[in-house]
Amino acid sequence: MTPNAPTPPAANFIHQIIDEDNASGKHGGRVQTRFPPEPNGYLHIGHAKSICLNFGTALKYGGKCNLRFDDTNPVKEDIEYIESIQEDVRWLGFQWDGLYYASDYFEQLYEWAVQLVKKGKAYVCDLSAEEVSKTRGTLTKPGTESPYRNRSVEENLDLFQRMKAGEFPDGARTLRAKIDMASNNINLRDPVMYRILHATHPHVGDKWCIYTMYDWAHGQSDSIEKITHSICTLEFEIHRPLYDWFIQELGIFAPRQIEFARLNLTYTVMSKRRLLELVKNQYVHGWSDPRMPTIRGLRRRGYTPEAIRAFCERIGVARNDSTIEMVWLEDALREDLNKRAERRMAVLKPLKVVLTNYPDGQTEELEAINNPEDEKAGTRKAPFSKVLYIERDDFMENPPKKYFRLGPGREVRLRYAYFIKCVEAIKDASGEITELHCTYDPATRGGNAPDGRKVQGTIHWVSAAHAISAEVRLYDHLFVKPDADDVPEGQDWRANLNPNSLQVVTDAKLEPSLKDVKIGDKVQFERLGYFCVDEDSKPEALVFNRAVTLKDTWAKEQKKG
RNA sequence: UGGGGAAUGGUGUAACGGUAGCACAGCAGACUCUGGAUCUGCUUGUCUAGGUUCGAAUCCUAGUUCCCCAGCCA
Repeated sequence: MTPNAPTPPAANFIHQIIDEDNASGKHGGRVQTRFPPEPNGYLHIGHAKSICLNFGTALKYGGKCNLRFDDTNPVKEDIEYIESIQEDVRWLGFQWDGLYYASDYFEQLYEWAVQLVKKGKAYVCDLSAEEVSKTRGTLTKPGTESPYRNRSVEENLDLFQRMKAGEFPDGARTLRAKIDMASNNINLRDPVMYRILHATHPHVGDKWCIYTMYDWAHGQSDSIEKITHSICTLEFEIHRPLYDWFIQELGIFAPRQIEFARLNLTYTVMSKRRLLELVKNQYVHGWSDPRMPTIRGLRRRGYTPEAIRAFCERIGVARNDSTIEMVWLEDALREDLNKRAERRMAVLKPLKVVLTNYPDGQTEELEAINNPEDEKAGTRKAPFSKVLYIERDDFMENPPKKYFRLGPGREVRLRYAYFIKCVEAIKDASGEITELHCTYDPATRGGNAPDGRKVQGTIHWVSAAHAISAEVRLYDHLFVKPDADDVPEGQDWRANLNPNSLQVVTDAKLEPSLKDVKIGDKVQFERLGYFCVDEDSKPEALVFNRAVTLKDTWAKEQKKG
């Protein structure tokens, strides 16, 4: 299954800015973006929005997009994430132009820092973390200047060089930009540029013991890569003055930072912290649990890159905080799989049906269409015999008004097979229905009555003698409320975790044509939904994940009461 | 109560002083061998109050609500 080429995104306010820049000749029509993840976690659907935006923008303007790891904090980062991120970006269908690491620029960053020190725009500060915090002031009160703020250039140069040389322990000193302790923007109150961290870095090893802060790395990395439009999320807006300040003091290529609203989705959480907590506390089974909004979770669930891209396209890009309804994501998947997934019949909650007038021991092969949306998908044969399974939900002893399925004395169509009429429901001692006795009409073979009589319902079925068993995992929302934070006083978001987000059907009955499916295959179980073969699946023990249900107007009808 | 942002139907998103459009959801119907898909129609909106203007979602004034910032995180 090769992904189709990604399509460029629809116009948005960022593209308007680019159009204006191109019109004014600002970068000579050149467009360069980047996707800059920190390798400290797995990518999620929120990152997908950023990926589609950055890569899509480059695609739209014939520009370039780099993948750059913002790896400035070795204590949180790991090679595992560096690898998984590349995998996920590629899986989404994008190929970066340059693959870079902020840590590749550490030498250049150091030289530039020295340059700022020489200009009197940066100084080594001996204050502890607590002291820095205390002297920063508050939102309404200015901070106070560090007693080390006015050291001589020579002393600063010496100290900074010794910081780099590893002469001081973690936290002993920092290099700070000398800007304005009274600024209304707290980011400008002499922000820390370097801290001492004797830690092994996943990409550059033990070469460094001073590490750059985000603000001192990001803009300069953008500049080095000649990024024309540096797209990030809204919370960095307040950092923009600092971003611009560093660039200006250095007199280097000036990218433009543009912020957009990050993605929020109902019935899930998106922060790395919370996702990590779900994994650590085993609310889910790892980062690729199909209930997770991670790229790997979605992939395992059965999502396709095309569906995710279509979703990102549809939600748009703007500066308003927003929360997209989960059905948008689900709908994007349905739309994609409806065109592509072959149909099969599977019974999740089997109810035995005996066709009393069907010859014992007879089997026939009935032709079924693989995909009504795609003629090229062809047909297959499904075996039919005297004993079948149908879905328990497709029989009701006392059917309500709008129920079109089987009931005592009712006739329905077995998909691609025959009309059957229910004669009797057999019960056990406790009154539970154990099987149905039905008759079939031989004249309706294939599913149509020669006398033109119509039937209200068509249900799916599987021949008992030919069925194969499988485990099917049914997923529901991770949270019970659209907003995970919508909890009573004194409780937190975890109170909204859905205890029924996973239900396992251990003995579903599938039509035998499904026996050779491979991990990752996607199929529609007719009338039930789209399913994906899980990585736990083995040829002798198949496992399917329900990616998404089909729209179900009967379920909706029932809810109305 | 410092600074920076944002407010358009249920949810998103357009409009750039000139008919508030589109998508998803919802409702009603058509069609249907998936109560799927497809098709048709419909309901629902400019945060509030003033002002400028022939004309305001758009410009001005004042308010309201929400988000972000006080890591040696990104």
